[in-house]
Amino acid sequence: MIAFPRLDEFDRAILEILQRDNTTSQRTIGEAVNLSAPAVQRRIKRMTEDGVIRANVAVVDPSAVGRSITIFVEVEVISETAAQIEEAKRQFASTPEIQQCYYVTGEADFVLVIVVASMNDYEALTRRLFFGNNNVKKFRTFVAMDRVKVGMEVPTRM
Amino acid sequence: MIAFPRLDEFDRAILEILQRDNTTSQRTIGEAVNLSAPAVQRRIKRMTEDGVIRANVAVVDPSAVGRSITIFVEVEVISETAAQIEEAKRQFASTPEIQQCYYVTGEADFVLVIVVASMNDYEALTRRLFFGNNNVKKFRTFVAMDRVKVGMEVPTRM
DNA sequence: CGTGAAAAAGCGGCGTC
DNA sequence: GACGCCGCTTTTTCACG
Repeated sequence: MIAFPRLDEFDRAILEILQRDNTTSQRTIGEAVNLSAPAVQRRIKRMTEDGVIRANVAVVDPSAVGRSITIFVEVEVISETAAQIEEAKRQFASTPEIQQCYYVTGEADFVLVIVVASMNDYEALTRRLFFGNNNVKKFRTFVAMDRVKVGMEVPTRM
Repeated sequence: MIAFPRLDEFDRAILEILQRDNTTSQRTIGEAVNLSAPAVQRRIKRMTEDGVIRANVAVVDPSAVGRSITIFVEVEVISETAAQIEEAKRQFASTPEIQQCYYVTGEADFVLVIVVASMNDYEALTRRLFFGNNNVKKFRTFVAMDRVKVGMEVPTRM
């Protein structure tokens, strides 16, 4: 866990803009936050070096590249020993179709966000991941009909 | 639902680069895909207009801005008329703490990914979003203990 | 931090295939 | 239709006060 240098109000204002649209010119940002363009540029550079800004990416519509189905899965495991949880984490993390994986408290143990091209693919995946794993008690599937608001997509495989 | 125009190999190669780093210059992209810079520019412009590229954003580390709690919420609504669903979508999409929102099939109607600074913030949010909305039947909360795999970080609210 | 100049990138027109 | 080439404009970048 890295401790980040403090961000002042200028930094936060800049980040807020860049998270909406990182093609915004430094001059425009400068006007919005009352700073000169080079000052904005220096702050962006510093935050990038510090890892506050982790990447600059284009968000691509998955349906445009043939990965149109997003699925949420809650997974409940039978035994929650440290070793088994670690093993599950490792497996989920290394599965390409699993875009996001969180270990959670509550009625489930894991929440997965999966992106696949077809329900056939998803079915094959469940066979491999869940039915083929004797520590999975049950899982619930939610198929996304509409991506109302999406985070950054994981670079979609083309 | 829009049918996207076909993407050829050039388009895919360009997207692959932009998803990793959209600050890559058109000239560099052109060299990588064997195209002139203006050709690359035209393709990017077209894909942006067509909605293939949905946004260009900076990816910010949430822990750098003090929003480190990730929470999953399943929301079940009472009445699922088109108007009410649209209204819910609008509200979720416009709430900054809601990082991702999907309208899903299954036992729930919406799945939300929320990022907040504290559980107090989350409680306030639930009050506003769920208890203050008489069309919400119930919601289930899952707090992330470990981000095993994150798609990419998040338009984080500051 | 801001100013201003130099370098680079983005952008548009035009001719060609 | 899309390509590449060539200028013009905007943006980025850096030295200096």
